Amino acid sequence: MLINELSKKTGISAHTIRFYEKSGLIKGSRNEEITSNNYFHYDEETVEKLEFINDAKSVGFTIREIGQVIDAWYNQKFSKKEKLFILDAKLEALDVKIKEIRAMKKKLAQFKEDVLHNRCY
Amino acid sequence: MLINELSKKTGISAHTIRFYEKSGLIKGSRNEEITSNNYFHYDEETVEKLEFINDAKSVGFTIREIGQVIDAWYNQKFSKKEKLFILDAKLEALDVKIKEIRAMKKKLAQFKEDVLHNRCY
DNA sequence: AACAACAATAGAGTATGCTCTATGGTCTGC
DNA sequence: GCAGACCATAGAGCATACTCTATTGTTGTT
Repeated sequence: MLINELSKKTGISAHTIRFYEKSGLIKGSRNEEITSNNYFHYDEETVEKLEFINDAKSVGFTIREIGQVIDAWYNQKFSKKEKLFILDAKLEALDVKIKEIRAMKKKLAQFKEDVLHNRCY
Repeated sequence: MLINELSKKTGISAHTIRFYEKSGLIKGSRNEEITSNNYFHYDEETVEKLEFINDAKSVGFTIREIGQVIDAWYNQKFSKKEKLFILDAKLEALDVKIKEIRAMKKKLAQFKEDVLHNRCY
């Protein structure tokens, strides 16, 4: 599919898709048979990747980190050991983040209590 | 205390503290008795606020959001009802975030399985 | 008085992650 | 064959959150 279809399928603008492509997160391919244009073609895997990018952004991963994780899965760039290392690091980071969020929830709940009992400044 | 002491106590640079002040997150006070300078003075509450700011940044809150929460607690700007509304909204956002992180953990664990069993592309 | 250390303000610069504009070429249907 | 939709690239612009520089003034020590 071409970029417009990919955009519609994922809800991500063509601009942003091109930005991700330039950032190395995804990769369109050119059709060798067609010489009249240099349009990029994308497959279903790219759709998956873009969905993953959206989810990964939501949990606070940077573009660079997302690129790493994508490479750890879709790419031959890393050895098995390296791949596992990357994924474990991300899993650990997420555990830390959950703990931080829990602590923040406690703090906000305390704030709420204080507001309810007029203990604010 | 003056900005340098505040900086040392919190580990946040004076530059960044001034940035937070300009952003409305904290507020130093000028000593009326001293007319020779216009140095800002900070109290322990500001130390607490800065620590909160750091924690809140970690869980992904923006400066604007952090300002809201601080106002919801330390300020007369909002009514009790408004304060509770703000705090509840943030608590809900954190619950959503935890769910997103759990989903991402699952996905990464699946990636790991795939790597372990050589099911990568 | 000299001089380092610290203060304030204004504003420039940086990194990240988009978002948009400009330009020019291509494709499709009437 | 031509309008209108679509594609590519380069690069400008924007929002967020700092981070640093420049300048000028103050404080404290010797």
